[in-house]
Amino acid sequence: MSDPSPKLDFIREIIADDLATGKHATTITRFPPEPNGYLHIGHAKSICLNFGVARENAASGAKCHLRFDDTNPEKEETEYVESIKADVQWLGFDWGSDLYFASNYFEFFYDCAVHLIRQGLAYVEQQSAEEMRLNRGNLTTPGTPSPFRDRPLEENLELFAKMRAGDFKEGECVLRAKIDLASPNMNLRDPVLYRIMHAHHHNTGDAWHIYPMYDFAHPLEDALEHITHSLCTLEFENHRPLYDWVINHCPVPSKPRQIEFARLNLTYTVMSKRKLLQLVQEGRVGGWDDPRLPTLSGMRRRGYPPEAIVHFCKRVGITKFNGTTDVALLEFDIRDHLNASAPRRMAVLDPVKVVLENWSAEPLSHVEVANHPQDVSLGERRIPISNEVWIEREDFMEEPEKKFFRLGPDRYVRLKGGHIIRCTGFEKDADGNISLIRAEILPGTVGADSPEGVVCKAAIHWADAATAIEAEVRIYDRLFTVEDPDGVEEGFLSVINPDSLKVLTARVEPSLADVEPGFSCQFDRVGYFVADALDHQPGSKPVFNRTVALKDSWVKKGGR
RNA sequence: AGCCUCAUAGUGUAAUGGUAACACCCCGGAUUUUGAUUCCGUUAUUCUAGGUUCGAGCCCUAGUGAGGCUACCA
Repeated sequence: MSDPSPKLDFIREIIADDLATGKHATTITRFPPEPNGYLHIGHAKSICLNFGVARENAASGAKCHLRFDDTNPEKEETEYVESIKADVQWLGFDWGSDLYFASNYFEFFYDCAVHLIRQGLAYVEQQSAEEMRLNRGNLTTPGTPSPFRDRPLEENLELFAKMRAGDFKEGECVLRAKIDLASPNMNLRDPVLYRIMHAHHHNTGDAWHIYPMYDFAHPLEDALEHITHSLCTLEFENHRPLYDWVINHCPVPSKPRQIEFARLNLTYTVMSKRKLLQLVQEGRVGGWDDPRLPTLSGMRRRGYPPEAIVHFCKRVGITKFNGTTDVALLEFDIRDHLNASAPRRMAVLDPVKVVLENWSAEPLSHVEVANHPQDVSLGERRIPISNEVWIEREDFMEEPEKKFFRLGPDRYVRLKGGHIIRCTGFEKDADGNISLIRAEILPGTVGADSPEGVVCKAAIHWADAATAIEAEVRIYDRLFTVEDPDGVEEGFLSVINPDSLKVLTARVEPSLADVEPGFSCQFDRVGYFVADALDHQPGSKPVFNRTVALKDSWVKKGGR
């Protein structure tokens, strides 16, 4: 596995600079999700950046905080908090003792707001949301001042205290910063700092009736935690002036710097939390951990190795360019990791029976097969075999094409790990489908090259008919049929691929009967599979999810 | 329309102002008891126009294109 370029991205360069010049003795970053949904592959990029920077600068005492940005009680739940913690750990990162909740800073935020009021930099607004919108102006025309903008200081203090006490109904008033109604940056046109919400908060319960807005709370959270570099995505670029304004006008213990980078976009992948939530709520998928979802829990269940995801994030890099990465890049890293680590097993997904008519010529009770074609340290295993085996239907052609190397009438093929066999005949059912294949073994060909005059160019996988067990195998395809379902604003549900999940009953070798959930392996020429942790019922059929298909250009070329 | 940001093969990223490169994808070939892996090879790149400079992907100006901003979401 090749390591990504050792070259520093622009953010790491800034951090290295700040360390070199002594601006900071160390660096403290933070990963600040709002607990309003499950984490997805896009978050992985941010996690790898923030925790990665901390890990790389560990020598200077760098660290990365996990902070839940829970300032909006209407959308946040404890279930999400727990899933987020699990996902960060799954990726291999550790926040140590630095686990924080923005909601624990509510009192401090309140004090800062009072401070701003006393400085004449904030006022209680009593226009409606609609009026505020109208008076904010638009992209080209400045806003007009609120009639409450120059409310006396004492009155602001009194009103704000009442807001906190719960004396107002939701929407009745808000606290606004007094900045610049003519600013070309809309975020600076007296942004709202606090709104009234009589909602139950997952952490603070019913203690508060006012909740701070992101733009007010986030810089304060960072400053309070002595974050040196606050890394966020590009859409917050226009918020940086406001971020700095808050830092510069509130009594904070440190001055963090916000730096923006491009979020991850993947082809055929929905990253919008709103849309993922919709898919879950409408039952279009099995849940947040549905293996077709790009959530980290979905990928875990699908068998994506966390190391491969981390490697992918490094390879994609950090820039300010807003592009769309081909999922093929991700899938390559998954295959790359699995190819090296996954043991091989045999499974037949679409079975047709082969009767070995001269089995008595050299009968075997089992064969020895390597668990990995390159890595001998993974050892071998014994697989039972007898005179009847299942092979893949596509491994036989009644009238073989020019580039078809497998079985056909009077042709030779090797049963992987076993004999070379020759097809001596076949039977069809009423529908004209092959129902049985007859063949003979070539004695002396186990573990040996093909004899003179025998053309055997392929080895196929098989399952012993006498001992094979049945397993449920789930083949996942892309959930969406267009490259950018996120771009399909209103009709994104219409591009769901109805064939995104196929469930098959496969015949697999007995060693797969009792594997641990999470066990991943490669089924020869079919792809990588993982034993499902959720649907794995002891004593019943094992369930395997296909992680990713093998790279099979020959199939695309019409090779079968 | 105003402001902010960005622009390098099909995709994602590199390149102290000094020969434009790496990975993925695609295609071709060799090896292979997985049509996988591995190995070798092919195609293809600096948005446009000016300027500074001995020399510009990099610096400057303009244009074009893309993304973001007019939430009591984050």
